[in-house]
Amino acid sequence: MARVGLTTERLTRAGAELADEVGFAQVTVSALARRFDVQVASLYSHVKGSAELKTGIALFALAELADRVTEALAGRAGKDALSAFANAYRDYAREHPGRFAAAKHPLDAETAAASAGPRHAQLTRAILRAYDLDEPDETHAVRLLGGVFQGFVTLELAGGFAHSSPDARQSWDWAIEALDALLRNHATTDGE
Amino acid sequence: MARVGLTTERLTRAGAELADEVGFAQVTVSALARRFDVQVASLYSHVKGSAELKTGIALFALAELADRVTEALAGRAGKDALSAFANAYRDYAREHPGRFAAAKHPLDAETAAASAGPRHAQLTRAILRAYDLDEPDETHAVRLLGGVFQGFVTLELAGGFAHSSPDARQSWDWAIEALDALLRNHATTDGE
DNA sequence: CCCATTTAGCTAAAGTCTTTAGGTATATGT
DNA sequence: ACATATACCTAAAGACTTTAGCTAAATGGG
Repeated sequence: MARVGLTTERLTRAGAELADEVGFAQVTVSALARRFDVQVASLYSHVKGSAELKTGIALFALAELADRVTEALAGRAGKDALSAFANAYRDYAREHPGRFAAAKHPLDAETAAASAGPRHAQLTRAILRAYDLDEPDETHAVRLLGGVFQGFVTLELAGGFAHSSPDARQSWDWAIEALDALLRNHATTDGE
Repeated sequence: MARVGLTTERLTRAGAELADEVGFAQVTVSALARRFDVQVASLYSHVKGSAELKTGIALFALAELADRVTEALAGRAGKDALSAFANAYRDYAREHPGRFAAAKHPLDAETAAASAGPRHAQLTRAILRAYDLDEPDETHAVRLLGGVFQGFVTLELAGGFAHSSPDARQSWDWAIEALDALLRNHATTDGE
């Protein structure tokens, strides 16, 4: 009966790895049990069920991504920071497609509020400080950037840009450049 | 044994409605059978299985969305067209969240090529013509717009902007305005 | 050190969904 | 009217989820 040492922590982590390998949608309590060479029902001592497992992975991915972005942002500002943020985001999605999918998993309001989601918004605001936008423009910009990063990378991963030139990387750099210009244009202008 | 008149067509359509009601992920052959008051196995004469049903719904949604956009675009150009496109897209997602989710369902390369996906790209290019961008800038812009629309609306539907002001609509209008300015700035400049 | 308690992981079982195989009754056309 | 095609059925096997109750391994106090 040799104990394997299951914990909620380890299961969530292994679930994230499994997601990267087979896709977030294919993450299943059964598959996870197989991975630990343990009976399915045994997992139910550590995880309430399939739904909780998935939101656990989502929270993990959200936090990990926020950490990555935080690290990438250290000591940078302005366009340099914007570019670092964007690339950290895209790189994470490409390295960990399953976790990235997990990060998009819908959370109920309460869980979302306690997640790293708000931290993502704060990180974006930190970048925008350099562009000196008035409210509510800064909020609009937070949402625009969130949308662009999320949407562009999702389309790229889905293969939407495959088989057509130029390659996605160039469009990504172009987009960052364009967003930087856009934000500079919208900086507070005293005259208006 | 009264025949109900199942067809692949009707099943896909009903699947799309079901998706809007319970979520695309919850669309299941069994649920669809219940909806028609028919034995589950009966559906297998019309649909190869769960996977095919879902890609069918995805193709349906993609085409329907392209139709909506086409209609919205009729007789418009420039910023007016950009705004009409964007709003048709967002309105569709809000009216039909399940179909919108379906439209994001990953398709294999061959299916994607035969889908309305390329039509979406063409529609975007039609709008961009007014902005007179050189290649490869136009392609970059197609991808940027695709990403923004997809990403922003996804975040909004997921509740990412809920419980915070200003409301999503205003950020959306602001984003369209900003993108219009961005594209005008990038128009071909003979001098460079 | 051993016994009591906790608990990690087990077996059993019921419910749902998917999918295949083969049967029956309803349309359709000659 | 009858033969053919087919729309929908029953039956059954396999996978995943979840609950209930059991057993044996760890842990700690006397």
